[in-house]
Amino acid sequence: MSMSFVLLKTEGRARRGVYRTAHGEIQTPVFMNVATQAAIKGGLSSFDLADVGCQVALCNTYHLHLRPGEEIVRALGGLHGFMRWPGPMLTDSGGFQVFSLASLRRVTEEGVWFASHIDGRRLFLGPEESMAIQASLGADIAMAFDECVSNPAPRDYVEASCARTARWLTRCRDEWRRLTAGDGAQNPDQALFGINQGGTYDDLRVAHMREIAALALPGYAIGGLAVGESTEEMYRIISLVEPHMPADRPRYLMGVGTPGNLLEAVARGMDFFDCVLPARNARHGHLYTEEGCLNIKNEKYARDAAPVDAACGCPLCRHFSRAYLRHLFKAGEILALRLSVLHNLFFYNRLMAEIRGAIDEGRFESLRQAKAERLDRRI
RNA sequence: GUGGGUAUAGCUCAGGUGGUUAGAGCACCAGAUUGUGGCUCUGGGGGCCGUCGGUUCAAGUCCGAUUAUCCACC
Repeated sequence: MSMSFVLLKTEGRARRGVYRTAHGEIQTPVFMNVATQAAIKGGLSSFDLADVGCQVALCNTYHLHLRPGEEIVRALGGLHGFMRWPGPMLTDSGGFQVFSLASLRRVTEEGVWFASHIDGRRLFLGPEESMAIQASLGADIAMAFDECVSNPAPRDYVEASCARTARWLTRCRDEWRRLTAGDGAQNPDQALFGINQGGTYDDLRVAHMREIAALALPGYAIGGLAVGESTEEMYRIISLVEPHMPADRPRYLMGVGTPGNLLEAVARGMDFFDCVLPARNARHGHLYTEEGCLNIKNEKYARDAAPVDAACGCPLCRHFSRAYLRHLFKAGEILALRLSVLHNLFFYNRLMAEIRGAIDEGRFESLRQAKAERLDRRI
């Protein structure tokens, strides 16, 4: 297996590492840029991803299975060839859609029946199906098929769901081995990451983490967070689970979060992140700056000649004023979305680079203290 | 010039037979958004109901005049 994770340095629980894939090295901690349908929403292509400092692109199994279908993606060279992104990639398994499309699915022991959100067609996604689709998509990292449980949820439900997700993980592992082993293997270099669940129940979280750690997978994720619980509760669960995650494997906190969340989660031993927030916020006119998050649509920016963030080197901030960007939003121009998404992703990727530099130099804690609260402020 | 229609929020319009603080959509202003069903969702400000007069306990609503505007015909 060409996959490997090397821990370079630690500061407290914060970790600086490098994860090697067949498509290049990932310097961690890392933010993965979300391209659910093999495109960044807001009109960005893979070429733009390079410009915003992206290391890893993330796509979605459920969405690409429905459209265009994994066989088409495979015939065109897998996701790397299809969307022309040469760097490392990860696919999410469809487990999050068990949560986000809750009204359109039914969970069984075998897997999940969905009604397609596009045309209502029934489709089945279980551990084997998800792994097979992800093998065809050909990302460097495949995620286990799990059930992302909503919050709050009764303990009985979470306990049963958690046990089922653990059984599904064994099936994912078996199918992954089959798909990556032998001469005819479709994608011998694809890694599988397991996902911890357990809602907000401490004992379930820890027991589940210990159980799945025994499978010795290439990486592990914490899932089911940032789905309704408080920020404090999220931090508490990360700190609770982290000591039970293998130290020599990457830890991926799924779906998180704000810039402040990233700093706090790195401080709690997390290495990989992804989140739709920077892209979604950008599309809604919320732009991150060193002073906090601003809403460019606010009237106070109508005559503001300054860039969104004077300290930023992104294409938006290098060339355009706040007044111009506000105008583009008010006028409904597509360019507003594109420039804003470029900015926010640039901001996130640069923040991660700053975090890596700080850990390298043993000053991460002071960076966290200086920025965690400030970056999440609304200005 | 004659006949007819229309005047209600910034815009386009709803407001049976008169009856509490006149509504909607868009626009405007502001919040929300965490492994992306969504340029989405939630909230807010804003109107001497063209003007003047009359009828009535009570008029956006009925009557008259007037002004503006549109249409048709001379």
